[in-house]
Amino acid sequence: MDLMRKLPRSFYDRDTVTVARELLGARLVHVAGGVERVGRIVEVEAYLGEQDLAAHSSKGRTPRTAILFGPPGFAYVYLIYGIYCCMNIVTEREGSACAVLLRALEPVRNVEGRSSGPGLLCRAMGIDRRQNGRDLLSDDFFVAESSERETMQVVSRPRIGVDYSGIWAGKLLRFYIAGNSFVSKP
DNA sequence: TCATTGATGGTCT
DNA sequence: GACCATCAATGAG
Repeated sequence: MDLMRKLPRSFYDRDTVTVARELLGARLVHVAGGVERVGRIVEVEAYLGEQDLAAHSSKGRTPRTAILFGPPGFAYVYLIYGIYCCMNIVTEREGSACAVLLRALEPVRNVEGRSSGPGLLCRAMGIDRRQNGRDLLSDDFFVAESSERETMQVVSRPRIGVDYSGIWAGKLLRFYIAGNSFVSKP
């Protein structure tokens, strides 16, 4: 059985791009209803705080975005288009309002349906707004180091769905594992 | 194969 | 009332 070594708070309390890249290959674990779901993270996006016009935190602190302004290692889960949820992990020191969006997983255990794309990922992992604000150092909700040391190539691309954000739309803040078939389509 | 659109609801102005 | 860090279905070519 895989060794599930939980990533510590200090992992998230670092530069957001570094955290984003190092999350690739790690495993998201969510235990709910007696079912342990595990997925390997293969695609992420970095959101760089209030200065980043593509980030929700660029509008300032609101009831919805409060969790982004809190300490690292917590989940920011929000409803999008009335149908789907998207999950982020807060990074850097409290108040920096940075986060990493999880965009795609490769199913490892008990992941049903598709998990390529942030909305589908949450659905497949049983994640919804009830997880907003939850600590990712919980026993039933955490990220574990990849069990084997793997050599992978990381591709950098512009983020998806943020065309409105001017110069920030073109920045290479989307990262995925080269050649992985579970990376989202567009 | 590509472009367009509908579903659906919370959040902010 | 407008806007969404989405996805699937539709229809034209």
